[in-house]
Amino acid sequence: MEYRDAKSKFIQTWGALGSQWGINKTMAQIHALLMVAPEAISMEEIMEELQISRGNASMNLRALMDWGIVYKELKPGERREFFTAEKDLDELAVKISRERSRREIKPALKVLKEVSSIEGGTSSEEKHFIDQTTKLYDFVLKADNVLEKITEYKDNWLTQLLMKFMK
Amino acid sequence: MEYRDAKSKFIQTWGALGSQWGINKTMAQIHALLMVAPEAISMEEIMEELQISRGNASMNLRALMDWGIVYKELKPGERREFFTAEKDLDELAVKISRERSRREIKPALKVLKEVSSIEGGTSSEEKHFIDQTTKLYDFVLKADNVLEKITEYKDNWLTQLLMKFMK
DNA sequence: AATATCTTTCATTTTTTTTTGAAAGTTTAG
DNA sequence: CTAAACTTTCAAAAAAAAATGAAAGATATT
Repeated sequence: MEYRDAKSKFIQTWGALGSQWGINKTMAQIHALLMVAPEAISMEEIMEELQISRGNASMNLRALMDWGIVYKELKPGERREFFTAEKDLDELAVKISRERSRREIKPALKVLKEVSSIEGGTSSEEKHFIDQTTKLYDFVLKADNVLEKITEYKDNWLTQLLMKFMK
Repeated sequence: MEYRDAKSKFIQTWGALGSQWGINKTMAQIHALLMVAPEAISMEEIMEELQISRGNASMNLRALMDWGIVYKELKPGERREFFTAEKDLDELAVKISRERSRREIKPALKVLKEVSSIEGGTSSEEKHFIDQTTKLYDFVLKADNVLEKITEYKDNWLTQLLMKFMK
C-alpha cells in the first residue's frame, strides 16, 4: 500500500470508529490527522486535507481542545494558529477516561443514587426496581473507582496492568 | 420521588447515556425497561410503556438479542413472546466488552496493522506515520488483551480488580 | 386449508445530527 | 484609528439516523 492510501485509510477508519463511540466523524478524523502529522498544522491545511468547511474545522478543533487532547500552538512571527494532538497514548487514554468519567459517569451516578433512593414501596415491582438500581449504582461506582485508580499510575499504566494479569 | 417518576427518569437517563456511547436511544431504553422489570414482558407492553411503534420495538429487541444481553422467553400456553434482560451486571459487562472487542477493536487492529506495515518511505513524514500507527497498534492490542484477561475472571471480576488496586 | 394471532421487514417519513458559509468578532500591524 | 489576516458563531441547508406503519411472513388453532 502507498503512504497516501495508508494515511487516508487510517483517517477514514478512525473517523468511522469515532461514530461507534459517540464522537462525531469529523472530530475523530481531525484527531487522526493530527496524530500522524509530524508537526503542528494550520486550520487551512486541515480543511484542505479533509475537505471540510472552515466552520466545521473550527468547531471540531474547539471540541477536541475542550477534551484536552489537541493543543493550539503559536509559531513566532505567524499570525495563524497551528494545532497538534496529544501523541503519547498513555496520556491520551488517561485524558479520555477522566473526561468521560466527569461528563458521563458522574452524572449517571447521581441519577442512579436518586432513583434508587425512593421510599421502599410495597409492591414487588418497586422492590425489584430499588434492588436493581442499587446494584447498578454500586457497580458503576466501583467501575469508576477502578478506572480512577488505574489512570493514577501515570506512566505505562497499561503495561503495568497487563503485568498484573500475566503473573 | 414517586416510583413512577423514578422509573421514567431511569429509563430516560439510560437512553440518553446510550446515545453518548453509540447505542441508539430506544435500544438503550428497552434495555433499561427490561433491567428493572421483575419478570419477562411482551412486545405490546414495551410499545405501550415507551410509546414506540411495533416495528421499532421489534428491530431494537432483535439488536439487543444479537448483543446477547436480552433473551426471548416463551411462556407455556402463550402465543406471544416475552423478553428479559441479562440482570447480572458482571455478566452484562463481560458480554458487552466481548462484543465490542469483536465488532470494533478487532477490525480496527486489522487496519492498524495494515497501514503501519507500508514500506518504510524516506520522508520524515512517512517515518512518523509508521512509527505512530505502530505504537497505536501495540497499544490497542495490549488494551484488548487486558480486557480479555479481566473478563476471564468469571465471577466478581470487578471486585477482584478493585482489590488488586487497593492493596 | 382457512383463520387468527403475533412478528418481521422495509419503503417512506420524521427527527436528529452535522455541515456549510457568510457575517460578526478578534487580534495584530502600520 | 483603520485595514488586513484570521477565527468564531449560528441560522439555514444537507446528510444521516431512527421511527413509523402497513404489508408480508410466520406459526398455531379450529
